[in-house]
Parts: sequence; structure tokens; C-alpha cells
Amino acid sequence: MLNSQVPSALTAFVRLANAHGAMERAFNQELQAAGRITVTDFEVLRRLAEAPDGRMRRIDLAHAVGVTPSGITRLLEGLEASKLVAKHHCTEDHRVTYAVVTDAGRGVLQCTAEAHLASLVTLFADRFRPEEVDQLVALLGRLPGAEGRASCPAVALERARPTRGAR
Amino acid sequence: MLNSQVPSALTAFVRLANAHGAMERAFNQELQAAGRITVTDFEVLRRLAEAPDGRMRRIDLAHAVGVTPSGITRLLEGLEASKLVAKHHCTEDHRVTYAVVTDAGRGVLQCTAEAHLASLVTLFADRFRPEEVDQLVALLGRLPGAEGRASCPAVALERARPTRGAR
DNA sequence: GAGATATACTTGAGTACACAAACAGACTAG
DNA sequence: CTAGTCTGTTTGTGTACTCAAGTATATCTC
Repeated sequence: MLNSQVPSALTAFVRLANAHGAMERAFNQELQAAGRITVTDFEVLRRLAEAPDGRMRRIDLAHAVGVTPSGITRLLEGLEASKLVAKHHCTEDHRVTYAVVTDAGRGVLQCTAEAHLASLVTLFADRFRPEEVDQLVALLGRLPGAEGRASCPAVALERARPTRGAR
Repeated sequence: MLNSQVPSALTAFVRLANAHGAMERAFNQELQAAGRITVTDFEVLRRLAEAPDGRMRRIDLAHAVGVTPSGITRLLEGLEASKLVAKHHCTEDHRVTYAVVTDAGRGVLQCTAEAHLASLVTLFADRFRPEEVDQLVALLGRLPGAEGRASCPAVALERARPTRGAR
């Protein structure tokens, strides 16, 4: 029967889902108050700000933040409307367009990051010792999709400027 | 600067979010194919099936599966339409209505559980040793909201049938 | 060159939530 | 009893995604 022997894998997944939901809800309210952005918006701005030249191919961005290509289009629509991100067409491959953080985008990131990162760090510090956080990071890293699919800037760049003959 | 020193708390959250997204997407497709239900539907059916008399107050159910009260209403709308869950009004407190799994609901749960649990267990078994899963469960359990707020049936029952004078 | 196939992106349509407000029943205080 | 407050649920409205299908460019094979 299902009743009595719940596999711990299921417990892990349920806890992961619930914790994620609760944290995302809380952070969304926080970020909404600080700069009218969502958690995903924040993550997009952060990734772009970290990337060389503050830009990424939209597809790599999608993989990095864990949404679908269509998701990134809708998401960037909003950020472009708010002038936090700009479109930049690639001259070498006309299929690809880059998302680029604007100065305004960096500004919003800076402002929101302060409060957001502080509460994020506190949340973990209140519950875990530093080495436990590392343990958690390591374990989560083995889960599918944890890293997105192309989070490494080097890979993204290499792809952006295709070397002839690469499959 | 933000660029170079990303706190591991942020990494943990990002990995958690990405892994959750990826897994939920995969399981949704699986469950959709097996029985036209979503991951949350599954979790609702499972909780109800586990609960005494196969029923729970809607609000407790909401907390248990990590959605808002309004979320549970919409979600149960669907399951009630499919006859997998029924409404049952409480005679002692007319504010509360119970959600009750129907036989059809238990049937669907049984069918989908087989495939779903198998792939869930495999997913973890492929990546972790048993004690690592337990470690992960323990760590995740400390995160806010990980357990919902009233997942213990005993608590739910006590609340459902209020003892006079209880605050 | 002419397909065929793959890749990057957008669009149409649908859905699964969220929050805020409304409402009904229950308890508490005077 | 009346008034006020708390609790459980529903409803209105909005939004952040999803998938499937479509367009445009690039690449590979002949």
C-alpha cells in the first residue's frame, strides 16, 4: 500500500517543492517592494550582469535561469519595456539576438540585491552552519536541471561564435 | 561587487529552484500521460488517501501541499469535475468543508503512483546513496515551508473537531 | 545550386497559480 | 442580544509561465 511506506525520495521532492514555493513567494514580495521585479527577473539581471559585456544569447539565458525559450521571450518583454534590458542583434548569426543589461538594469539589480541577498543569506545562516550550506549546494547540484544547461559563460561564448565544423 | 562573490546561499536557492522546475516539468508530463493529472493533483490525492477517512479540511490540505486557500479551491474544482475528489460539508462547523478522495480518485492514484514513484525513486537512486538522500531530506526539512504548516494528521484532526476553549 | 534538417526566436492559446476582497459561520465581550 | 473579530472558503482579476506551431536564418549533403 502507499500509505505506510513513503519513499524518502518522495519526501525529498515534496520538501524541495514546498520550500521552493514558500521561499519564492516570500522573495517575490520582497523584490516586488524593492524594485517591482520578480525572483526570475532578478536572476536574469544577475546572470546578465555577471556575463562578459553584460549580455547573453536569449537561449543560453533561458537555460541558465531554468525557463523555456518562450518563457524568456515573455520575461524579457517586461524587462525591455522597463528599459532594464535591451535587445542586441548578432551580426554574425542573424538568428540570435542578445539580451543586454542596461545601466538602469544594473542600478535596479544593485538596489534590490542588497536587501534580497541579505535576507537570503540570513535565512540560510539562521538554519545551517556554513559547511551544511555547502553540503546542500553539493547535493542539490546533482539533481537534474540544477545548473541550467549552459550556465558556463565560456560555453555560451563558444556557441555564440560557432567554430566551423563544430557539431 | 556582485560579480565575483556569490554567496553559497544564493547558489543553493538557484539550484533548488532550477532543479525543482526541471523535475516538476518532467513529472508533470509523466503524470499527464499516465492519468491526466498534475504533480500537485497527485500530491493532493496522496495526502487525502493517507488521511483518516480519506478526507481533510481544505485549508489543511492547502497548507500540506503548499498552495494558498484560493489555490486549493481552483485545484479541487478540477478534481471534483473529474470525480476524483468530493465535497463533504462538516456538520459541526458549517464554515469548513472537507475534501474526500473518491474510489475513482484512489484508482487514479494507484495507477499513476506506480510509474511516478518508480521514476522518482530511480532519479534519486541514480544520483545519491541512500544516506545521502536522508541527508538531503534532513537539510531540506529545515527550510521554511518545507513541511507545509499542518501536515500532521493528528494536528489536522484536533483542529477539525475543536475542543472547547482551545485558542 | 536545391533540398533537408537544425537552431534561435516569436506567437497563439491555455493553465496554474497568486493576491485582494467578499462572504458566511463561529466565538468573545459587553 | 448586538457588535466585533477570527476563521474557512470562494470569487474577481492578474500574471508567469507552459506547449505547440510558425517564421527566419544557418548548415549539411548531394
